[in-house]
Amino acid sequence: MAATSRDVAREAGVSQATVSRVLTAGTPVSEKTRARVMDAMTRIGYVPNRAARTMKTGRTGTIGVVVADLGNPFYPQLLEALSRSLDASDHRMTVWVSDGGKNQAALDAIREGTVDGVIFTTVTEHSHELARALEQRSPLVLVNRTVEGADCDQVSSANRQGAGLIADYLVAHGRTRTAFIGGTPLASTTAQRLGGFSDRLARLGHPLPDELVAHGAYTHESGCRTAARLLRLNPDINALVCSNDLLAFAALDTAKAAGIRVPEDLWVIGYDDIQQASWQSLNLTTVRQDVAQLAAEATRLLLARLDDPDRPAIRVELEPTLVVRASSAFAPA
Amino acid sequence: MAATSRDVAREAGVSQATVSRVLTAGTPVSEKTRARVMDAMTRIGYVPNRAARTMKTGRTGTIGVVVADLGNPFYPQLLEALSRSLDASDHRMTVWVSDGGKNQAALDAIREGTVDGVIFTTVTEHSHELARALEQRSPLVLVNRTVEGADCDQVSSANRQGAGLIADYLVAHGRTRTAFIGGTPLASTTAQRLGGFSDRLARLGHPLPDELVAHGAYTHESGCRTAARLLRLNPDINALVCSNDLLAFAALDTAKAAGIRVPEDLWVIGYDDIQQASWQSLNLTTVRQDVAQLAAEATRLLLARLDDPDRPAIRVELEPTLVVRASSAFAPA
DNA sequence: CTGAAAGCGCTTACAG
DNA sequence: CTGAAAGCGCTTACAG
Repeated sequence: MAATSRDVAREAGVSQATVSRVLTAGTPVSEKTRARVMDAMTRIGYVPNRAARTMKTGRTGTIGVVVADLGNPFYPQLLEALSRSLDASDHRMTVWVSDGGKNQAALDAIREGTVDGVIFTTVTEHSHELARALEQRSPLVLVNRTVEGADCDQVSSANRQGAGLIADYLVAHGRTRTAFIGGTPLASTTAQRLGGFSDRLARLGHPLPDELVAHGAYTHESGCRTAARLLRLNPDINALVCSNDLLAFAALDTAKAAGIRVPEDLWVIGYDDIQQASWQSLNLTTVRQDVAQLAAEATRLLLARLDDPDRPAIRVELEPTLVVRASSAFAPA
Repeated sequence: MAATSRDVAREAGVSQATVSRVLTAGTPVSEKTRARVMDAMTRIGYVPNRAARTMKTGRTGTIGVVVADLGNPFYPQLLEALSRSLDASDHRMTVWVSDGGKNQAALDAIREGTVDGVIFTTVTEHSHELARALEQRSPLVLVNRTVEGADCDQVSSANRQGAGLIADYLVAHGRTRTAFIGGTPLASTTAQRLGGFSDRLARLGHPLPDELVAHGAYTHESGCRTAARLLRLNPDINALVCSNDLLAFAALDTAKAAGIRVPEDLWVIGYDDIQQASWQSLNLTTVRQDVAQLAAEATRLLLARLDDPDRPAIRVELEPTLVVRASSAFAPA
């Protein structure tokens, strides 16, 4: 049905090998031949077959991306950025939406030659699959969530530092009765943001008591429940720090439902600066991550590894910035 | 590096063909042989090579999905649902995030054998590429946005009907000074929702004047500008109907910024019922689409077409429902 | 610069 | 039930 390089060869009056050479940059072909072949190609509408090419070259030109949850708008934004940077380097993107179980599917895809490598956005600590994949030296990079000590390329926001900015900001404005709402502590983002926040608070003389730290799922609903419980048990807290914007929106909703005024009675701070954070109805103070750069670095590192499997693993941390909006007050310190 | 079926054959003491047969369901292999081969496979960690399989079978096991914009949470939800239904039928998903130009990339992928077929979520009218792809009988299905008269499988919400529900609801509660904010009229969703709304209004005796219909981009920012202009030029309108939830959130923001009370002064209605619509801070009356079913139907139709390229094209419309929340008042009529 | 040929790793008639 | 062999459509040494 579809035309092959052999059809083009016949049409152009050259050998099949010459057709192939015309397609491969940097191969010597005379201008006259090249023109004749190109002409024949467009005439019969030839498109080279990927599978055949993959068999010879060992490269699929496709990269896998694993995402846990598209319900948190941060991930669609990251996915879109990854799509852009992969596209810029002429790669296709195969996506797995994980809810946990699909990490293995992505790793299998490397072994069966469906993708050249995988970008994990939502890996958790103690991942068995990850450990096995690293043993097999599968080309992969962790972005956003990272794993301490894992021997692979990793890219993330400098989460401890970003959370430190929040602590500085709150203390500078006397909002020291704080609580923290996180997702699972197995996610490095929550672990590092909580750690950075709590450490900095302690250094500033306002240690964060354990009972003012709560963990839940990364959903609006769970965030609402967690916030409600914290606020009920600790009616005196005046700032709620959340490990991401999605949870912070839930905190805003909960405060509103409880008749707690934001920012007068309570400041709410998120992390990520997703698009919704700047909407008038939400208007969230948060820490911005540069998603485009996160994606660009992840792509760059993975492609570099494909070219050189033996290069040393690199850990990239991007500088976060505090973005002050109406869920808190005053300019940043 | 990676083990091949030949390696397995050597290990198991059988021919390479027998190894292949063990992998192919419904091929006669004796139990004893099968066991020996399976054993050898796990021993050397064999995974069949996809590209080789694709060359022989002509099937990649991968479906392409084209999405225009992950900034509208409806699309991540649809993408997640598609991921689920494709996964259930044992297919991988390659994603193109389009901003317009990537439709062709997805169609090329069919021709070069990277994907077996493509699901378009955001096709617009008068798409040249689509027309050419249909001529070449490329296996594809349109979901969400459709094209009148295109000879391919299509799945969408019954948009005219859904928008009619809104008109009924508004008129039943005396909110008849209405305006409409849409995205591009080249998107069937906007065209059909506007059409269904306006027709039903007219039939109920409250025709919608042209100057109360505005089109813009499908972004929060554009929605804000459009809503602000409409509300400034027509301070007497008491209901704003938007062609999707994203635009409705923008309308809510704009009303809030202008000191217009919702729902006392103005009702705001969206379409899609994305997750955010039920958040307390947004709390949007809207028309629900069943995203999971949208995805399931699209997947079913595409896979059916791959099995039988000559089956007649089908048009599926899913029943929408009105969901009343705090951006309007009273129970539905 | 170009052609003839090998081979990537599978599936699947064709014999037996 | 099993093996030997052809072939899917390319890329790339090897000659010339």
